[in-house]
Amino acid sequence: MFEMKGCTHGHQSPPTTSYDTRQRILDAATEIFAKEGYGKATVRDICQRANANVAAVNYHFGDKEKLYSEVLMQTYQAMLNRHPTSGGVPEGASPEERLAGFIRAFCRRIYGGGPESYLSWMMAREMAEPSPALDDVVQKMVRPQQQQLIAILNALLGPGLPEQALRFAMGSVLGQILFFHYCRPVVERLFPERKGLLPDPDQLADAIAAVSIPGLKALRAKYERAQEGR
Amino acid sequence: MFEMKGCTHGHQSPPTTSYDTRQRILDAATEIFAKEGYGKATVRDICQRANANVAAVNYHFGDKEKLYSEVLMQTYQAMLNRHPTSGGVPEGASPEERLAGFIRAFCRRIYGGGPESYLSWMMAREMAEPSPALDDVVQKMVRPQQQQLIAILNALLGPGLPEQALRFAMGSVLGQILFFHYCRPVVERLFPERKGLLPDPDQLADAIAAVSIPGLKALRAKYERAQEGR
DNA sequence: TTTCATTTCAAACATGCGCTTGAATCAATA
DNA sequence: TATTGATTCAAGCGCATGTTTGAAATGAAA
Repeated sequence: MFEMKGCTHGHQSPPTTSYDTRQRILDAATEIFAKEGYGKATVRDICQRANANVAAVNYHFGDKEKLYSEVLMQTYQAMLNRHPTSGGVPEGASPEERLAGFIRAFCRRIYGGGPESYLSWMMAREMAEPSPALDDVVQKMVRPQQQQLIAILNALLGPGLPEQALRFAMGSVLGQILFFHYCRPVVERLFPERKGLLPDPDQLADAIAAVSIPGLKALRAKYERAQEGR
Repeated sequence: MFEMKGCTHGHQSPPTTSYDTRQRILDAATEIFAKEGYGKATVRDICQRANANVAAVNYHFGDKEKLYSEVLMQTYQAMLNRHPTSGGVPEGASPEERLAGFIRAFCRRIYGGGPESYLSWMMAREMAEPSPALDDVVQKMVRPQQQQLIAILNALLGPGLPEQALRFAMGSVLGQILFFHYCRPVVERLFPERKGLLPDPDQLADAIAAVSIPGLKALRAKYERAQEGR
């Protein structure tokens, strides 16, 4: 019987030969999981692309699902490192500027194209078919971003808003950002002349900010009116 | 060898015994495809729930994929019959009222709950993993709605807007509507105390209209300023 | 060189899947 | 009743998949 310790052998040698195989499998799996989805991706395909034996996945990761979890977490972490949530806007900037920065950073992550968007594809599939790995991803990766957005919205709208209004405001911003990504199959079929073209991240971000900032202020006014009218 | 004519036999008798089986399979398949997705749904499960033999799917529909196509088209048609796109707002109403009606009808379709939302689940899966049936659904079902929304936005924003701005405006409205549905797995994990609860359709629709109408007018102003500044 | 734990490998195992088959059943017609 | 075409059925075929297995290869330590 095998002992699946894999990476944490008692000796040293972090980048041993086995590590190479492990990393090759991770890289191949990232691409294939993103393009095919968890269900359609086969460990045979992954191992072939990684120049590894079929048994390598089970030896190094236990099973296909644990491999997927590691791919998802690692891809999310890599993306956060590359695109910090703030969008480069300093802490002390106005709420409007910070919201615009948040939107721009998010749009660049998603609509930047290339292998950097593997994470977006995987997350889109998680929405249709959540995997056991999603709990961890949300708690460790998504929640900090969401809290940052909530903080910005609180600053922009004033702290008196009911929780439900804050959730709606959050959904308003995120929904606008994600639409062209999550609904891409429909958008491509509605505008076939633009097939394969992604919206320009910065132009889209500007448009969303231009709608959201006046729009959210109007939303606050609506809630304040409802408060007074009671 | 069998001749798979199924429903269109040369004689009369629309609701013969065979039709019962066919319809039972359609109903069972609708539920299972919506809940499990095309890939995880098995024809064995479907036939068991329909009290039919495994071979019945192939006999009546040819194969699993043709069954799915029929389920998807039929479910979409049923939903459109039940929730007309206009939201009950008359043709001659103001663009603002028509937009609010469109948003409200859409939200009710999606967040109404119950088996009526089977379509939304299936469409969400189509976004992650488009099936061959999606082309037809978009052309026959989605496009008319999209053109209606575009017409409303044209009336609201004036006809001079560049195409890209119109697409962004369309995405802004639809993205806000769809967010809590398409990102439900993440939203549920971010707000576990609200797990299983859907946003109230009318409250959400009001909030989206309250953001979108002032927001979109601001977007137009931005494009007009860009036009002049050139 | 010998030893020994780690890693790789070809082969196959076990399972679940969509689909097919040919006979049995059913219902309408002559 | 006898005939005929449509439908149902139990059984199983063929295939792809995740996983296991036991042996072979590898490479550092003794």
